[in-house]
Formats: sequence, structure tokens, C-alpha cells
Amino acid sequence: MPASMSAANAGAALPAGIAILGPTGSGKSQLAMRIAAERPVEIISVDSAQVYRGLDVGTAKPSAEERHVVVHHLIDIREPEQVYSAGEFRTDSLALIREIHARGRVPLLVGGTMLYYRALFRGIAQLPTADQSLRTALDARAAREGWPALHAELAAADPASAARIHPHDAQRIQRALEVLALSGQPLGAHWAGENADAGQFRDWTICELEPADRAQLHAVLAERLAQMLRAGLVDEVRALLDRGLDANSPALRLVGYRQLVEHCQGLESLESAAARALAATRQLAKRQLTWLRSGKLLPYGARKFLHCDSLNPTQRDHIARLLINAAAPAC
RNA sequence: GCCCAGGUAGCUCAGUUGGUAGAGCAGCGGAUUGAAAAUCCGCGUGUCGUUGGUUCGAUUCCGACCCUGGGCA
Repeated sequence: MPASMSAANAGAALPAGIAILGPTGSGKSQLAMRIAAERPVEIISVDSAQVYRGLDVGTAKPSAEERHVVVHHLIDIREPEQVYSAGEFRTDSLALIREIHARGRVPLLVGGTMLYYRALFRGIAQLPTADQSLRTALDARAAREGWPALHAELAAADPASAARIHPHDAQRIQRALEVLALSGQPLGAHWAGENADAGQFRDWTICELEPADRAQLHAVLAERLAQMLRAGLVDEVRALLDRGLDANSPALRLVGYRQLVEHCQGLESLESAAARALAATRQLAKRQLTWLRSGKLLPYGARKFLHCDSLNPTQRDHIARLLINAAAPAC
């Protein structure tokens, strides 16, 4: 590497690792298990849904046997009543990457929560964490005055954020007001320096799985949902409701769970709820593909990028061999 | 067989007193900084069942036929 490379722009590199990203149903987990069968890896789940205990069937969580074969991190680390966040993921995964390396193993990131990848690969601003009582108060005001009124208030205090955030985007309006109230500064003021760790992932292999044929992906998703229903997804939702979990909690707003809650409450037939759950799954996959196409979450300076239509068996086998090679432990 | 209702977007339907049509859902594209499997934005994709007639012009009016649902036999 040329000595002229800016030291300020290239912090200490992380130990080498592999990241597999792709939409739901693209075969990330199977690929990871193939690598794990041949290399001393530990998997770090990059999945905002698999963090929850008790959400197993509907999140396609790795089975007990799979978790016995290879250590999976960041799975079952929260109760369904709790929240997890992109910022926490960044902290947790960076620590795990170093720990795994210290054990002489290779970190293998696998998942489809693209904001988490972005937070890890490109950094995230130091921001105040969520304040539930403040959010409750803002929700109450919004119920009376409407979110556009709160957006107007944001426009007065933080015009830059208001310009970026649509007046109907309740969640982002709320967050911007929250940051303003807790820090006294607009959101954008916190952003400087978020990319300070460019080059940190220079020794990593980043693999994107992108099904070329949308109809084929949709067929996979339909079959997967049918399997989940046979495996007891409805019972899983019912159990969460029976333990008193609020139907508006983050865990029950997840794809599949949200739609089946309405069925369990007697508001909708199973057939209809399942059809909506499948549509929500397709929409999720589409949003994940939008993230991938944007390229906005990939690390700066990584040397090895792989791309593959994982629903194509030939390409899948090829990429598996490349990744197994990449996962050879460092000498 | 007769009577009634209906046939318009992938689905459910609205509409056009005759000037080739629009909602919801689905779908497609995009945004995305501690809820992200979340939240939000944009885009109508059509032999208006078929066929003949009337008309400058028919998805709309008239006839016949086909199909679906309900009723009577």
C-alpha cells in the first residue's frame, strides 16, 4: 500500500471477515452453513427480528442443530417487550468481530437488516438514545394535532431535517424532535465524523446475494411462508399475545406477525391474513433490494466484493467455493 | 328452459346523461442515522365479456350470443 495513503482516512483495519447480505429468501443462511461446515467461523446475525426470544418460526431463526454446529451471535438477545437498535448493533458487532478473531476464528456476518450493515460499515452518528416517555408524549400530541403540525414545529427549530423529512413520516419527525429535545441540537449537527472509520473493512469479503428473477424469489417466499404456517407460526403469535405482549410492540409489528395478530384477534380469516403476510414479505424483499442497489451501505475501501444470483444453483456453488477460500484462517 | 343480477386493471369494485376510464389492495421504482421485518414518497399497468346495429363517434344505447351468481321450474 502506498505510503501516501492518508492515515487520517484509514484507521486501523479490522481483522478479516466475511459479510453476506441479501433479501429474505435469498439463501444467506444456507450459504453461511456451507462455509461453517468447512471453516472455523462464528456467525454474527445481522437481523433485527432474530434478536427476539420467542420469535423463532416467523423469523426463520437457525435451528438448535445449526446453532450447535456453529456459534451464532446476536440471536435471542432481547425479550419481545424490549427494543434493539442500529447503534447497539454497531457496538455489539464490532466487539464480537474482535473477540472472534482473538479466538482464532473468522467472523461471518449474515443477514438482511440493511440499516444495521450501514451502521457497521459506514458508521452512525453519536446520538441520544430513544426516550420512551418523550415518544409517548409526542404520540399524544400527534393524536391531537396531527404529525404535519409537529413537522411544522420541527421546521422552525431544525429546518434542514424538516426539509428532508416528509410531513407524513411520523417516525422520523418524532426522532428529529426527540434528538432536538434531548441534545438541544438539530440532527444534522451530530452527523459530522460518522464515516471516520473508512478503510476499516479493507480486508473483508463482502458478498451480495441478489436474485435476478423476481418471480422466482416470490415463489420461494410463498413456499417459505407455507412452511412457517405448517411449523406453527400461528401458535407462536398466539403465545406472544397470551403472554400479554402489546400488539403494537416492535416484535409484533414484524412481517408475518403483524398480519397474523389480526387473525388471532378474530378480525380476519387465516387465508386472508396469510395472503397479506406474503405480500408484506415481498415488499420487505423489495426494500432490501433497493438498499443493495443503492450501494449506500457498503464499506469504503473493502477490496473484495462478490455478487451472485443465489437462486441459480451454478452461481450459488461458485460463490460458496469463493467464500470458503476467503474464510481460510489468517496465517 | 324461463326470470333477475352481474361481466371494467393481477384482485375487489366505482364510473362514463355517448367524446376510449379511476379508487383501494397487489405490483414496480425510490428514500432510509438508536423502532429499519420499522416508517415514508412516487408510478395506473386496461380489446371496459364477444359480436352485430344505431351514431361523426359506442366501454356507455339497442339486439343476439357467451360466461358467472341467485331465483323459478
